[in-house]
Amino acid sequence: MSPSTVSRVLTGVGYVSAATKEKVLKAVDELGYNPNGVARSLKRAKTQTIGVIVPDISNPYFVRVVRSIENCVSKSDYNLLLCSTDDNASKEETFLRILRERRIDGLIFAPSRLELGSALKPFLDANIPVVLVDRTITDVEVDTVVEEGEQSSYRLVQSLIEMGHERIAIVNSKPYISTSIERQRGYERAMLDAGIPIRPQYIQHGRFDQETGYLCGKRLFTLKDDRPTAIFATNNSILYGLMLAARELLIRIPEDISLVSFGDLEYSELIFPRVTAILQHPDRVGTTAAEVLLARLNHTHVEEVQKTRRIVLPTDFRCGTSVRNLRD
Amino acid sequence: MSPSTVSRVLTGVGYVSAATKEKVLKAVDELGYNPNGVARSLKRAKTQTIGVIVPDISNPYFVRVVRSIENCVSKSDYNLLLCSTDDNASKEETFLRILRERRIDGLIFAPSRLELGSALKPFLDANIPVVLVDRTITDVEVDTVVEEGEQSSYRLVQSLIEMGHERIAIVNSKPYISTSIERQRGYERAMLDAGIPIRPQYIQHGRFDQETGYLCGKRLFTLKDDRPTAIFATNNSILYGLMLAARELLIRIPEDISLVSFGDLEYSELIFPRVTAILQHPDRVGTTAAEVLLARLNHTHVEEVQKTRRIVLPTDFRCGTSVRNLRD
DNA sequence: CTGAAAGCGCTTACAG
DNA sequence: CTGAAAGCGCTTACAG
Repeated sequence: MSPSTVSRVLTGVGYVSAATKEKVLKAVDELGYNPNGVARSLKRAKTQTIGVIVPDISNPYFVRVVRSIENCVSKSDYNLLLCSTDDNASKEETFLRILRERRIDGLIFAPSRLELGSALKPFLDANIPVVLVDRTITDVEVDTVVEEGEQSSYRLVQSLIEMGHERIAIVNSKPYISTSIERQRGYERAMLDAGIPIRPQYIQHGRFDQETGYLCGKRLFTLKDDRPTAIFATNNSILYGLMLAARELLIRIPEDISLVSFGDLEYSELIFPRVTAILQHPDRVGTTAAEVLLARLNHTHVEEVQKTRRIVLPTDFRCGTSVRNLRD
Repeated sequence: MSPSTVSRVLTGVGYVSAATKEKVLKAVDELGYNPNGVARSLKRAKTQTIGVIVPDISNPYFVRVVRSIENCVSKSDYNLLLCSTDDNASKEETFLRILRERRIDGLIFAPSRLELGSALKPFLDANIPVVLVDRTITDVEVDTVVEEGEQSSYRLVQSLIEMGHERIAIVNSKPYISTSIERQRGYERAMLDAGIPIRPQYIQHGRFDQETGYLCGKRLFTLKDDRPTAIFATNNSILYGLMLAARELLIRIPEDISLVSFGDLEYSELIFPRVTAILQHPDRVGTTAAEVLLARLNHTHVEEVQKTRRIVLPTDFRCGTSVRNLRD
């Protein structure tokens, strides 16, 4: 029996008589033959692999993004090669290089900075579809699925202002991450529109992690003269850190200080107080990104090259009990 | 310039003159050459890939297991191919087959049932190291890293009994998952040792998920005659579901019913009441499993074949405020 | 319907 | 120190 025949049986492509087919399958079963997918990938120039690069797979937000990507692409026989960058540019570059070498068929990527330079070039040159999630970049045109950030933040801060807050602090990540920038902009614009001056000491920058929330929280909570009456946490991890700091310093929310956040905590139903927050939809982000990518993957043959898509998903506003009404 | 020379420069193996080396590197840079890892994998019969199969990547426990595996193996240049089975046996088999075809170098796997039959055979026949995490199997000898289950559960239930509880229910997963079995055994032995009869209606089986906790919670909370005074949640998701059900039915913990659990909720510092629980150490589980796997991967050449390792990591007991003392 | 042949892009002894 | 050749295990036109 020739390799060609076996291949035809196993791939189901080409003519094979029922008799040989059966013989082949029997032999496969008896010998415990298992086809070599690496050789197949080399020949077909397709690996059935999608690379996923996120800042941190242990952040519940990205967990859900990744999970919905997996659900989506596994139906089309793709597997996920997963990488966490910790928002570290050099790790990020390494992963991009490795994934390119591994000849992934597509990439879903939450970039750590607004300008990637040539980091994505190998993929674009090789015509490998890339979809950015959660965060965008400015120097390359590429499909993107993000959640609305500036207007949502504006609304969130506005809700504080409406309750009479003026001393509003913000704890944010780096000024070169798109989500960080947009949320900052929403904050600043809301303050500006209300004619409230922004005090430099109220603007805290760190990382999108719990430690930043904790440390900045301690700093803000213990300001001598002009302690803020409210704090805007720009993501779930920062919010968590802030709440830990508040708990430790016996600062009550909202009695002593008000809190709002972009993105919600896991298990928020069990956490008191319910934080007034912008609700994100990581499942939708992941699913949409996967769909955009699959569409590209299925249309590479056809010369129907689609335009770059930039999808901005809407968020929701949830009014909680973490904001004190200063106008009472 | 021959491919052999280029290869020698890029892999750093073999003799190359400094001059040609430089020329090669320059050309690589200018042409944007990116080596094909698939071809390399085929030739070397090594893919630098570790397959990870868990029931659910969105469960915080497995999130942390996976993250620590990634941290560990990425230092040795391995990438992770990630799969969620939803504890579905057929998905599990498919993933095992796919990962075998993809020629992963090693597998870290939380099996969905105690007896896998021949599902792992292709890996063992091909001498590909497999490490089980969190859960064990009975029909194949293979490296395993789990957390102590029976004695921990015994202690947990005992702590209820010491507070005067006798009507103790358990909400558990399937009787063919090793963790489920062990936790059940701990429960039953604690009851037996205390001479407390086990009532069938107090033993609820579902899945290790939030829905099971929620539905069984509702069922137990609304029992007419003999509502339990305490419930043992056998994992974090079940605990979460139980707490949601309690919240919905306005059942106070511990005033109306006591709660203990195997494994803790994320953000438990912010959740009231603090649940008396067995604390697990997913980071340790992931790291240990990765180390065991890496040890195997590094010793395949040497004929120093190690014995199968079965590592049982200790848990911790945390006394919370979710148990009412009936002896007061 | 089946098989021989070429080739995917590397690596690795081997010869020079 | 460098290059020619073989081969990893498939798939895919092509010939028969």
